[in-house]
Amino acid sequence: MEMRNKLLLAGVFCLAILILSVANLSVCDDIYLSPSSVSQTIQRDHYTLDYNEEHEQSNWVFYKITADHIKGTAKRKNHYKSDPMITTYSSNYKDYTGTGYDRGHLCPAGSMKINQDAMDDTFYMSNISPQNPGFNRGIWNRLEQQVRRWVKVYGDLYVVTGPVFDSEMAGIGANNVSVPKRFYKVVYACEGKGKMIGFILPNEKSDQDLTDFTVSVDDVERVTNIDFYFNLDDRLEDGLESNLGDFKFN
DNA sequence: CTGAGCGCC
DNA sequence: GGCGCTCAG
Repeated sequence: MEMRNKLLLAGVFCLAILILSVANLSVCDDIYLSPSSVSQTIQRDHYTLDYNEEHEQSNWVFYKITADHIKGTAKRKNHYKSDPMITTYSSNYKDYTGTGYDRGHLCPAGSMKINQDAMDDTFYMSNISPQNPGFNRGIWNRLEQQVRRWVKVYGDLYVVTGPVFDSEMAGIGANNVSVPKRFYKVVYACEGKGKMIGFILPNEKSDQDLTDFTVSVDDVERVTNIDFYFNLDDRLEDGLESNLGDFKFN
């Protein structure tokens, strides 16, 4: 169990590097997460995810947001579908029907407007977690919109999002999809000297400010047992993961 | 596909 | 009202 949760996102970032190197690789793209021994990592054009079969949802989803990703004209079609690339089979649409939980995106559709395929790819059920409706449509949505605004201010962002798997989670649907009690998000702005920020939010409606839920990336690592090994070379020396950066909220 | 609701700016 | 997140039929 502990080993299972000991995800190394390195694989992800390595894959990301692979793709990005084909295009225009900058030093900012030289990032990696660590891989897991039991989960399955799936890479698509604009995001990479690591699927946890036990909980029937992803351990993490990693994606890069550029100005083009949020300025596109892709149309939201809401076509949720099982992920055929998950060899152990992903959750399916029906698992969530009638449960009272939203099919909540991890990599948000609204951040993948760069083209229609990119947005459609976010509707694989492997990118979905059970979320309290008030949470998904409320503070979780607010956070994603804040991240998009940050792109305009700080440039390209690297984001990792996922559920926190606590003990005694409820299960829904024929596939017994775990209902997370919390979700996390890690944001890395590479431009300039770089900065990072993390969030851990309870899976419930909240009227509180986003700033009430900010934590360091180190804190997220401790809670999730995921090593967010951003390969930052000397940037790491700055202890980016140990503080809250200086992101402006608006 | 349509109409509808929720949450928030 | 607008947008973005969804729901059910």
